[in-house]
Amino acid sequence: MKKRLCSLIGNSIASCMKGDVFPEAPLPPFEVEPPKEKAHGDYATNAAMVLASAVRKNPRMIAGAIVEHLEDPRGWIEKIEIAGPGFINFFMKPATWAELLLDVDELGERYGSSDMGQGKRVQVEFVSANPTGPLHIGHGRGAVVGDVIASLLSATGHKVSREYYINDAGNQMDTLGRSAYLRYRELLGEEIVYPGECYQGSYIIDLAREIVEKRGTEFLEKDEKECIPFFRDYAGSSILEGIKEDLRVFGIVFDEYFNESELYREDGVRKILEDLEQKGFIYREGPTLWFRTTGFGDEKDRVVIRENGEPTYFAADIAYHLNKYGRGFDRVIDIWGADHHGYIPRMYAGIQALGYSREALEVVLVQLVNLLREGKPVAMSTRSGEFVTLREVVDEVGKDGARYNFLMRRSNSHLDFDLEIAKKQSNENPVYYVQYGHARICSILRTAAEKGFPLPRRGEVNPGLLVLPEETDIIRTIDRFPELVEGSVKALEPHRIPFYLNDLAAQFHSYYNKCRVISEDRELSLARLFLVNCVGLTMRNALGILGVTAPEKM
RNA sequence: GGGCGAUUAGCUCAGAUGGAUAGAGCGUUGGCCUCCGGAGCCAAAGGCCCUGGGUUCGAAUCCCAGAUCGCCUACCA
Repeated sequence: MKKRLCSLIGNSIASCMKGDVFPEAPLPPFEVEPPKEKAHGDYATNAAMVLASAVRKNPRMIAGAIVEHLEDPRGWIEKIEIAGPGFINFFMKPATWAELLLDVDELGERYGSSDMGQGKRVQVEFVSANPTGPLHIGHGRGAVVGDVIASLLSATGHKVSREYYINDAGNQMDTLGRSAYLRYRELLGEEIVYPGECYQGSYIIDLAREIVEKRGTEFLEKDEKECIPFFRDYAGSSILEGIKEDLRVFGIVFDEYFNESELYREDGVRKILEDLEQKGFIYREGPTLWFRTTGFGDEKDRVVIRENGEPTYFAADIAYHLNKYGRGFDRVIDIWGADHHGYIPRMYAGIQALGYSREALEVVLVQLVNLLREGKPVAMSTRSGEFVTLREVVDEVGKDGARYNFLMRRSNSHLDFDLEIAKKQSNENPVYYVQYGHARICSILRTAAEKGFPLPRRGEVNPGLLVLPEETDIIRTIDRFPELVEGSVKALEPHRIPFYLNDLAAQFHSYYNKCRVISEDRELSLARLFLVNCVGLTMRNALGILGVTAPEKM
């Protein structure tokens, strides 16, 4: 609808300029938005006001001219008013709104999708937790945000790859191996002083027990150094498999798992550093190599090769991002925990030194999660290994509840996740409100079919009968869904979708309580069934983007 | 000390590129099916949008300063 109006207004302004009503001027961007106040019509534009300074005329006079020259060949508009400092308010005919449903119905599950991205290739990297322990609740939020951003991108015509980066090269993997090794010996009766820097979680003991069962005591006779690689690889791959399984249960499947160790093949990292050194971005200080990130606005330079000769994670990250661009992505999006925000400037510096623009990397920060139970914080400490795993949460509250709750806040703000509320099957839990609406719609359609009202098709329905204000309101909400998806993608803000769903569900529930869909009036019943089906369809599409199910019964 | 983010109803939070009288959920209070699903609906109460300046036709939104809170500030991973 908005697009239709924009073109009418644009044409009118053009004919005003040609007709010398006001001088030719470059058309500044103007808004056509639904005003908050209903008395101001379905849409309002500030076109006259933004034109005022350009053509040096009074905004109200310009508005008058625009209205006078506006042509409406299809008769969409009921009336137009000029208000306030120069707003033009448009009142559409109810039937104009209702006709939009025909398009919605025809698009079906494609409604809300677009080709905005024009097939651009986008990589979204998220989670990327080290395989040294199971995913915990904090990873869950980043996982869903990344997954839904990826879904939004693919709904808008991007070609998306979901990638998980595995830090499998650092010495924390050796620590993992050593942890399992020590627990192994402990299980076999040795007195062990378990070091604080080793992983504390009980899952290490479980892994050690598995190894005891499979391999017996064979490692007791060998030297620790000989044993570590086995324990490291066994624990690492076993934990990674667990992570993949937890993600799958959570509804997340990656296209690509990228191993950090690949970057080191054929001395890849070192070659990149040499190249950067030649270009003057890197300098030496004894055995240490420093990256001059301050040249790109970072607050201090960063080490890439440590005094002991080992590269830092930053060095690997530079190589990794170069690798990403080398794979031909048009856009690269990283989802990071907010505790990494200090890395942003140096990462920007890194890619700029590599010759890419700052815009080539988009970083979405996801704030940490406060896990609560009945309003009280759940104690968590990674050090002691006492954390609540993602799997536990998903098992307790369900995939839908967990995903929806993670998505209800802007990524950038802290999130309280209350286990008891997320588990409640009541109005306190927002996901049920929406799902219930969808189930209710399905129920109406079932009942209607039983009573001899099959879902009408295009051509069998007269949308002109949908003239109640409540009906037009719902159609308005349905109509803005595609813009909402686009806006959500542009801003990389998935939380807008749950808010939208809540609005849509509220309008539907209210309508349901006020008006009967199925009545004696066959024509009207068919029209309303058609409307209600469009609501359900929009809900399904929106929930689909969120990876939350749209149940037909609850 | 420096950097980043936050600050909007009792609580948790929305308010995209500045727009007309500030929004939702929860909680509180009071109502609503002989009926297509009451996991729902309706109504009421509840606000110095942290403070002070500035920018302009117009500011919760943009700029500057300050206050409070959180996070970051490793040759850790």
